[in-house]
Amino acid sequence: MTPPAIMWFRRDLRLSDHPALLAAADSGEVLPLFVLDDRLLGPAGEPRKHFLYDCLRALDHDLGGRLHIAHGDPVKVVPEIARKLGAGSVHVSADTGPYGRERDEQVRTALGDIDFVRTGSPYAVTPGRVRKQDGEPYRVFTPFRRAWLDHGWRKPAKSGVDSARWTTLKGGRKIPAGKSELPAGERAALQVWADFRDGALADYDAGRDRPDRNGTSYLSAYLRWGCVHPRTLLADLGPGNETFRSELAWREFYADVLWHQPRTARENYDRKFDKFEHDSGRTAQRRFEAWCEGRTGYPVVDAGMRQLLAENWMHNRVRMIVASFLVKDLHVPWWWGARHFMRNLIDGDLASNQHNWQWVAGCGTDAAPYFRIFNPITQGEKFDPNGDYVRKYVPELRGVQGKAVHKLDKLPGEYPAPIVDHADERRVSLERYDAIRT
DNA sequence: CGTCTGTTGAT
DNA sequence: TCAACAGAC
Repeated sequence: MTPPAIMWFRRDLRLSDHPALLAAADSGEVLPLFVLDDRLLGPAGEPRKHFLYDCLRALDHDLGGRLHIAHGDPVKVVPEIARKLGAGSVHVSADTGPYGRERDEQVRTALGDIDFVRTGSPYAVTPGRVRKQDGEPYRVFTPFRRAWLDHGWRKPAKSGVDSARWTTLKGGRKIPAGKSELPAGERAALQVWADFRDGALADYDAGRDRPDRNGTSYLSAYLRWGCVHPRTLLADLGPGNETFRSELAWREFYADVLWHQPRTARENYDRKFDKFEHDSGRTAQRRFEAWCEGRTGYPVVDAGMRQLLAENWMHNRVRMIVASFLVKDLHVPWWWGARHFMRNLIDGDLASNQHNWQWVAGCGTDAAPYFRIFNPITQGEKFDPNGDYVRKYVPELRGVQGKAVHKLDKLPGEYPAPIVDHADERRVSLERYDAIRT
């Protein structure tokens, strides 16, 4: 029997929002499909891929082993399969991640006579919907957030999935201190959410900035792969959870920005930064490599970069610190760092990642003022006051007691000397920003 | 989602 | 000597 429809799981690997789909899949009326493209493959054995594979395995389990996994460029593969099966329609979430408006149009064109049906999106408000009075997209976060809240969203779908069918993740580690492993799938996502909601959320305002603690939600990877829908989270939030709601709003804002301007995944949102002077050549390359490998000689920076390599995840506060360091102390183009993040982060999302980098670099929407340059030492002392985070990821510094891990002149010889002087490079950055100011 | 500098007033 | 704060970048 030929499936009359294809349900293409692009990055929404959950079923609770699609109870009808489950029934349709059971009866064979729908072919659930996931397409692995080259970007999702990468070198074998990469933990990020394990997470995705585990998510797919969980989804496949929930679908009773009916998930079809194809490989290649979705723009080619999806229409091929649709034709081969004689499918009448392809259903997929709209406008997400790298597959923004442009990609969707390519797919629609390639499908020809076959219907291309959007089934929603992994956002509370589908990108492109929140507009200013004049119909233009918002360029500044705060008014966007206001309008986004006013726009509202429907309640999350009542789970139509028999919870007994959900993959039980036996042996899947709980989100522990500095989790190095995330259990995959929808059920795990909901468990992580419940843990956070009933725990760290109460102290989120201050707690989220402490990399030495478990104050963040650890939901980014689940949101990235669509294991949980943001509406499910939003529905649980109360009036006291403004900060966490804002974090979700940032995710929606950047998805909206990228949807309107796909070029900003690679280029400066603010074009006057196209003239900004970066370092290049061998020195920049060497410094970039030192940054990637976590041997810049600045403890918090190195701890963060090593956490990224070890766990394919980095605490958000530390992401800001290392990003600021790369751009403003090493004078490397933001997209070098953004690419390194995308290649290594389990939660790497094109919209959030690229635009947060642009925010740090000062060239993005609503960007940080150019003069806002993090002092990596002060940041370390402020947010890792006892040095626990640094010691955890930088073995050379394990013998250094307490907050002394942040004192550059008191570090042991086996730890790298600072590759640059922060005060000097700060001045260089300010001069270069000055040069492009209009 | 910052830092630096200078000022003030308390210790 | 230093916390707290304002203003500039």
